Amino acid sequence: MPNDQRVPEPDASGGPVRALRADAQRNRARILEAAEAVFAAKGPSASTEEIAQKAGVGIGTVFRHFPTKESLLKAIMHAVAVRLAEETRALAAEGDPATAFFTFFTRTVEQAAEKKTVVDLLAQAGIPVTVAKPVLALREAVEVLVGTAQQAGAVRPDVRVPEVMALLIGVCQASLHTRWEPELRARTLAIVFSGLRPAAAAG
Amino acid sequence: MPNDQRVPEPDASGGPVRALRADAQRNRARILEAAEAVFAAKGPSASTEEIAQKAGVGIGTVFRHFPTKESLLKAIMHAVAVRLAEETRALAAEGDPATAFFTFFTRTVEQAAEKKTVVDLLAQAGIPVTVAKPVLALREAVEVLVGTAQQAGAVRPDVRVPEVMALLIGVCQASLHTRWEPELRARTLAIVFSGLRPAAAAG
DNA sequence: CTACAATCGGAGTCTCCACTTCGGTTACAG
DNA sequence: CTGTAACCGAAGTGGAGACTCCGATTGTAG
Repeated sequence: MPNDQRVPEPDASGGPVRALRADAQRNRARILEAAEAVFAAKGPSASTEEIAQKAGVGIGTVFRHFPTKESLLKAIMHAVAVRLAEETRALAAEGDPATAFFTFFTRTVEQAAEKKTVVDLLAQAGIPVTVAKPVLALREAVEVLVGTAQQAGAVRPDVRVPEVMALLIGVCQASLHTRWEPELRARTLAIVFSGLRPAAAAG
Repeated sequence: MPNDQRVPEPDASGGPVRALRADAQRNRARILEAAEAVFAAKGPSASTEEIAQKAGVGIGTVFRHFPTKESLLKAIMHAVAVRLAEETRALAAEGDPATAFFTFFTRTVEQAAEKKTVVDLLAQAGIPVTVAKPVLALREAVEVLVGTAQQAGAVRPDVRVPEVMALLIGVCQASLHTRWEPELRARTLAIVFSGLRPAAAAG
């Protein structure tokens, strides 16, 4: 049992029920950091022991903070989703909407090429059933990005968000599986972008 | 030891060293059939026991015929690659080269949507290091298909085979991960195809 | 400083799965 | 029909990994 039950509503409002001891906070942060790196490199199948070792703690400590490997993974995915959603919103807010969209697409693929967590996250975002808040936020940010790019005439008006997500997931996964050289990535993206742009600007 | 060592060159020339007993042949065929189905449905991580059960034999029998799970998987992948390569060649031989290419692309994605083995195979085919004969044959068939489609003016001349493979793998993997409705698949393919076609025909 | 409760850590448990072993069974030659 | 080599199959082995337990340790309130 990670937290005792002396206080009601274990973690509803946002913070820990009772401030963690200083060393516990430190360890929790180390674990999260290590897990993010390991999951990014090896995917969800990475062993908990490897994470514990990289964090410099015992395996028992990991399971004290996160009762399940899956709960740890979920925490990481949550963080990644929040960061991606923020980046996306920032991109939508600044400058030319036309380039914002294509920059987003390119950047995401670049990130995915080295972080399996990003790919897995996008795969979740592609499934309409998902309810997790940060994933939804990411989807909404993408919707805005696509919408404004369409209004600016940079993306065909008949393209819908699901197709964009599908293409994004596809290119990300392909770039992860086959270790792409940067040039192949650029050439492939060029083809996809050409398909997304209105016919007049497709050449 | 699957075969005794009385005869030289265990399996160099192509057939079994000594004809298998009738029941052994029957079981071998059942195992291959079951493995193809199970691997297609659950991917390479499916357990050997499940395959044995589906084939109606004991697990020992599976390991007699295929000393390793990986060797069984390799046999299946080999078969899938041969079939795909044949289909591709047949498509290249018949009719209009323009539609042949796009038909190939569409069909492959449709297959991949329900068979994980196809996706894994394509991922292998996308890595230039691969040396396995049937995979190479598949790649060559695709090269022919792309080349003739380009000569017919149906595909941009500056597109290269690696990009096509990358796109194919990407769309296949995306369609496997997110369970696509047929319409989403069609719309996504339309975007990719539009990017592959010359600008004049892109609209 | 001291007491004690929170925390640590790693040995131990449990489950799953690839692979092996070997006594029982069966196809097939003679 | 009969002997036997080939074959079958299920219990057994070993290892990996998720998760637990509990004595040792340590932060911190008073």
